[in-house]
Amino acid sequence: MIEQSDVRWLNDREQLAWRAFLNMHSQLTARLNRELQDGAGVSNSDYVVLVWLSEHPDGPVRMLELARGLQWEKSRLSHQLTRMTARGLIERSNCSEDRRSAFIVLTPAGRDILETAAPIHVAGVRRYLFDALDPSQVDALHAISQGTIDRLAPSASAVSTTASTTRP
Amino acid sequence: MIEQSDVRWLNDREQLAWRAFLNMHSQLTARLNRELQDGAGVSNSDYVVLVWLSEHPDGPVRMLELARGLQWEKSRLSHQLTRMTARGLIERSNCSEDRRSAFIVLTPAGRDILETAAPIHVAGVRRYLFDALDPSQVDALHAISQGTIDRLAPSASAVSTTASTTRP
DNA sequence: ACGAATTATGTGACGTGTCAACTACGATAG
DNA sequence: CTATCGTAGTTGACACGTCACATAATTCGT
Repeated sequence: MIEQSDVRWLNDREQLAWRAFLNMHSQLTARLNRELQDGAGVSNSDYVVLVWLSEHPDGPVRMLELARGLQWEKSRLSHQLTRMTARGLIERSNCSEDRRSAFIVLTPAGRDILETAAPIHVAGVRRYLFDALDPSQVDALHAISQGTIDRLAPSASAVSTTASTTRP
Repeated sequence: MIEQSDVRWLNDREQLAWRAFLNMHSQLTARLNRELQDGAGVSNSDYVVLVWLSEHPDGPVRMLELARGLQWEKSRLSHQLTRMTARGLIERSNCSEDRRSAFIVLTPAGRDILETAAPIHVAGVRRYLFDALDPSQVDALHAISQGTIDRLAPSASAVSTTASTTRP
């Protein structure tokens, strides 16, 4: 249907890899999300925020720190925190130094839920992904991913948008 | 923070690969989506549907075919098609054989937009991903992805949730 | 043929993500 | 000191996805 002559279309191998990659990601995250929701009552987004907060227990955390750490837009984070507050996972408190800012703190309930969720999450990541990969594939996945990240954001290096799966 | 003793946490390499993978996917799809939106006025979801329809020009397409082909839930597809109809990209018409069903057809406007969008899409996929990968990495990505898909859905084999990047 | 399952699709509510505009505070120049 | 500019965060509108349920047509057993 499409006939532009100067377009470098993907070859068959690239095409297969691309479609498999997209399929894999959507199916994997859907499954992990469902297991987290069924087993711990939280979404993936909730979980990521809970993990980040639990990894920074020293002093109160400000929104901008969180937004930068997760590489989320501030309005996305604001909406997410509003929902999490409504669910009792976190609380917002006023920041004394800068009255524009807000501190985010984990509630005990949030911490409990995180401790339920983390093993579920890592078990899924293992079962569906890493248990099937040999070490060279793990490194290949890392190299491909990191290279692409660098191409997309040549300047800054990302820290961690994602969920913790190591023991603290 | 989390101390369950029987959980097999990810080791450092796995952790790096996992976080990079998630970061890479979110940044890559966000960029492709924005380029598609800016350059052709359609979202990624719109684009995927347009591609699928253009690849099946023989006779009218029924919703279930589309849903199965894209591996989308029916209600997701229904909502998407409602939005695309409102934007004039597709039309629904009644199916004579089975009056419950609906035929989906591409409008001329939809076809035009697809022909604008496709080169933009493939250019992004090339620039950000495949131009940086050597053939062995392409195959590695395919193997890792397909293996994971098979683990997630051991019975059925996925066809194509995703967008066309080969010349028809 | 009749009523019960099954199938194809639609709808409404809600959670999630993006964009643009807004409020409120802080910092800085004059 | 005040005008202005930038910063921290919120809000509202809308697109997207999922879930559960609704509606309507076909199929199937008897």
